[in-house]
Amino acid sequence: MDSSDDSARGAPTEEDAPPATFADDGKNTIGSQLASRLREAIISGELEAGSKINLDKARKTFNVSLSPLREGLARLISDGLVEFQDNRGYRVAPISLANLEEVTTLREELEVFALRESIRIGDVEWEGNIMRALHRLNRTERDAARPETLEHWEALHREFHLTLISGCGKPLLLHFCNLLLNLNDRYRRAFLIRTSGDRNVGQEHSEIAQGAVARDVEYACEKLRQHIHRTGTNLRNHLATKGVV
Amino acid sequence: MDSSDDSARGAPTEEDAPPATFADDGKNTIGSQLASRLREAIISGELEAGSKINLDKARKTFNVSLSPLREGLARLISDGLVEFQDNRGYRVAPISLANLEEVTTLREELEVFALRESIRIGDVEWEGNIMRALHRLNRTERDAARPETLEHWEALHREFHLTLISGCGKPLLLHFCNLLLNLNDRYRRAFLIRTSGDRNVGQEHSEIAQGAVARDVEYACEKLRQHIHRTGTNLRNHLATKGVV
DNA sequence: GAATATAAAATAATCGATTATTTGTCAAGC
DNA sequence: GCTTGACAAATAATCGATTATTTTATATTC
Repeated sequence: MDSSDDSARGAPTEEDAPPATFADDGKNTIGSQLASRLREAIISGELEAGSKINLDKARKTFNVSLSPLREGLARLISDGLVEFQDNRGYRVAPISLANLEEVTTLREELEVFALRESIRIGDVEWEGNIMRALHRLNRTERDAARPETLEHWEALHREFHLTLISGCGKPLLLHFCNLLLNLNDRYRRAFLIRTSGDRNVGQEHSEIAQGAVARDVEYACEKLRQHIHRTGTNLRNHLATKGVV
Repeated sequence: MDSSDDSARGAPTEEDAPPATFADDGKNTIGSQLASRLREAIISGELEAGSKINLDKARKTFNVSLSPLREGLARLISDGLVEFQDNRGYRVAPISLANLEEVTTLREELEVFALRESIRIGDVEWEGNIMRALHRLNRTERDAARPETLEHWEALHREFHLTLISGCGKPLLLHFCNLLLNLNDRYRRAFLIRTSGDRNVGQEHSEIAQGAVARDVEYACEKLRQHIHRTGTNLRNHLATKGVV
């Protein structure tokens, strides 16, 4: 697991100013920076799913040499966002109904399990981090008319889900969940302009968070499972509408 | 996921001769070959767990340039066998009691789930592959006095477990299981010269396989879970004996 | 006219050399 | 004696050029 930019860490969020002194873990090398930029480009859909990544063009686009470009792409393979074949190069991981369903199913298994473990062994700081992430998420407006609010909301949403499971003490499990969340977020951004009318997503998040902090394992886990499942169903309908197979 | 050498494919085994014509998927580039060699070196313990990988020395050892070396190492990161930090280079993934326990726990969750899915949707060919893998495994001698038999047995053992879950139709899940098996096998090779006396591992494998082929979900899954759990316990004792924390 | 072979272009992989960063060593200051 | 800072060595990251492979275009054969 590449520890330099997994973004699967527990609490810290993207807006905390660095504590003045040593704060620059990762993000240093060109390869790292490229990985970040490409990751965002893929999740946001700027780089189309399934499309080939031409090394020469990418090299020119980003004004870098081949080495760091391959380096960055290699990390995105670990993140599940890029696929690779010998002598055929890289391509953006494709999307499909089958893939969405696998991602949803595995999230139901793994994220719920990670929440279970977090509730079992998470400490008070973990609880606090959840309350903070929840508050920030619920206080943030999500306006379909203004894309920048969507993007911001998605970042906080992702942060919330990662924080929920950040107390589980299982690095591999967190890596898997992070990867699944990467793939999931891409479907969200591409197909979820608005959530289904019969849902109150804010309340769903609140229920999960409260159950977690109250250490009510079954309640919290069931709420999270339903939350993931509903989003999966919702997304599936959108994909079907747009003719994705 | 790097599709070039995941070895998480269903049936094919390492001894099938190539069908004369086009059979060379993957393994072509120097980077790929290096990944294979390094993978084996790490799982076998030839490269010590937690040790730093010096790029210059490795470059000389393998007589290659930096590019393919980094390429190969990058793949092993995806495999969970190597860790990386910006500007600090690569190191072999460390072993620990905590890691072994996480690997075991996650195998119990994921491998069992994958078996459940395989039983649900696996086809007749999947069944046949299991019977073949089981037969080859049970017919193979495992003699502690002759290391090459150990190595061969381990390869077939791994193949058996992968075949069991190869029918699940979930590439991401298979990737996760493959990664966990990588990590697990390293503990096996390092600490399991012989299995615990009160176990009949051959019978355990047979029971799992028979349950799977008979589509008895609960029986097969429970047997597999116990099998994984016992091996975990067994390994844990060996680690503790050798003072691994 | 379809299939196959050949040549040319595009693209990916690798190399050797250079630059940047980190680590280790030793001296100076407190 | 311990910390701090400057320097040197070791190591990692990057670059630009070269080589190998795949893809595309074109010609040839049946």
